[in-house]
Amino acid sequence: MNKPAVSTKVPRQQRAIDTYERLLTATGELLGECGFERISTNMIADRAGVTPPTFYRYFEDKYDVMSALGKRLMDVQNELLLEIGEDLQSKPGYVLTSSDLEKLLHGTVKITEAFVGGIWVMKCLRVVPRLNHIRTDSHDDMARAMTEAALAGAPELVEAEIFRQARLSMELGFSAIELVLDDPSLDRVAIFRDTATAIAAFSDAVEMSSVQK
Amino acid sequence: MNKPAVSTKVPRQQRAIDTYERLLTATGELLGECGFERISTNMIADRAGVTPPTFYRYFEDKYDVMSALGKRLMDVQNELLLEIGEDLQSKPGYVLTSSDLEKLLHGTVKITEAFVGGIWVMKCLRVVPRLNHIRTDSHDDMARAMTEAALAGAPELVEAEIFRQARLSMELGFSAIELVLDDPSLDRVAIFRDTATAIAAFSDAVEMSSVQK
DNA sequence: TGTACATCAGTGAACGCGCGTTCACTGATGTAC
DNA sequence: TGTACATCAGTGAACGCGCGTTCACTGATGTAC
Repeated sequence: MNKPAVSTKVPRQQRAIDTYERLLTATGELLGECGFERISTNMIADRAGVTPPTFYRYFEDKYDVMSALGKRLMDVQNELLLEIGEDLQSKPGYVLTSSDLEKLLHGTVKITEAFVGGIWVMKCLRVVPRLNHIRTDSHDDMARAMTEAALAGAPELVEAEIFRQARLSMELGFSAIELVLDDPSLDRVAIFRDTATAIAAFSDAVEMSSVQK
Repeated sequence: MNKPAVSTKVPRQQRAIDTYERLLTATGELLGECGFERISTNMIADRAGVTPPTFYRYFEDKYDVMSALGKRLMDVQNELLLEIGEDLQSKPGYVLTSSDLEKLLHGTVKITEAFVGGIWVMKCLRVVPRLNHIRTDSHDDMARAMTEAALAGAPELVEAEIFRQARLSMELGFSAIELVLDDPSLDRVAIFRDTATAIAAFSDAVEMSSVQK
C-alpha cells in the first residue's frame, strides 16, 4: 500500500524514452513562454508532438511533470555543490573561500542556463504550493551535507548554527543567481563577487575555527 | 490614446470601495490556499460575496487584481525603507549599520505578515511573467533612492557600483524574508542577524568612505 | 530464421465541467431645484 | 424638505471555449521456441 496504484508508466523502449524527454523539454519551453499558470497538459502534449492521452501515460497531471523537471534541475545543480564538498573534505584544514563561492555561483548559473526553462523551473518551485517541498527538501539536504562536512573538520562547532548558516547561504546564493538570470544587463561578475563576500562574512566564524585546528 | 478605453471603473461610493477591498482581500486569501494558477475570477468574486460581473466592473482579469495587490504590498514595504532613508539623510555622517539592517528586516517581515496573503503575493510577483515588472520596478526605484542618498553623503562614490550593491542588498534581504516566512520553525532572529552581517560586508566600502568624510 | 504471441507505445474521438466574459437589467445612492 | 433625474453599484442568466481526462482501439517492438 505504498502508492495507491498509480497508472502512469515508466518508459521502456527507446522511442518511449524520447517521448518522455520531449514532454519534459516541452514543459520547460512553455514555462518561459507563457508562465506556469497558462500551461495546460494539452499544450505540453501538442508541443511534444504527441496526443493528450500520451501525456497521461507518463504523468498524472501538470504538477507531476513539473515535479519531475524540478527534481532533475535540483540534481544537476547539486552535483556541482557536492563535487566541491568532496574537494573540501579531501584537503583537511582547507576552508571554502569567498573565491570558491564565486566560482560555485558562476558554475551554478551556467548549469541553470543550459537547462531548458531553468530559471522558470526554479521560480515555479518557489511559488507553487504543491511543488515547494522539492526545492526546500533539496536545499535542506545540501545544507545538511555541508554541515556534516564542516563538523567533520571542526567538531567543536555548534551543529544547529552551522546548518542555519549553510541553509541561508544557499538561499542568498540562489537569489543572486535568479537576479542575474532575470536581468542579463546586470554585471554578473561584480554581483557574484559581492554575494560571495556577503556569504563569506557570516561564515568567518566557521573558517577561523577550521583554520585554528 | 494613452489607454485603449478600459472599461473598468473606479469605486466612488462607500459600498463600492468596500467591494473593491473585499475583492483584493479575497484574492490574497485564495492565493495562499490554492496558489495563483488555481485561482479563477469566479472564485474571487464568490469569496468576496459578489457575482462575477461585479469583478469585471473593477478589474480586467486576474492579472489586473494581482497587479493592484502587488503594488499595494510593494508600497507598504517601501514606506519603511523610505523612512529609514530619511533618517539617514537627516543625520549627515551617519551610516546604515548592520543593526539598522536587522531592524529593517524584522520590520518588513512584520508588515508582510500583516498583509493578507503577503508571502504569496511576493512569490507571485516573482514567477508570473506579466507581473514580474512590478517587483522589479519597485526594487529598482528603491535602489535608486538609496543610491542618491548615499551619493549625497559621499559624492566620491561610483554611482553604478552603489546602485548595484543597493539592488543586490534588496534581493538578498527579501530572500531572507521569504525564507523565514516559508519556514516558521527557523530561528528568525539569528537568520536576520547573519543576513544583516552579510549585506553590511559588501557595503563596508561605502560606509568607510562616508565615515572618512 | 521465421512465426506467434505478449507487451509496450501512441491515437481518435468524445465527455462533462468550470472558466472567462458579456448582456440587458434592477436597485441604491447622490444631486439639483 | 420633497421630488425628479442622473449616475453608480451589483445581478441573473447565458454563451462559447478549451481544459483535463478517459475509452477502446491500432500499430510497433520485443521475446520465446
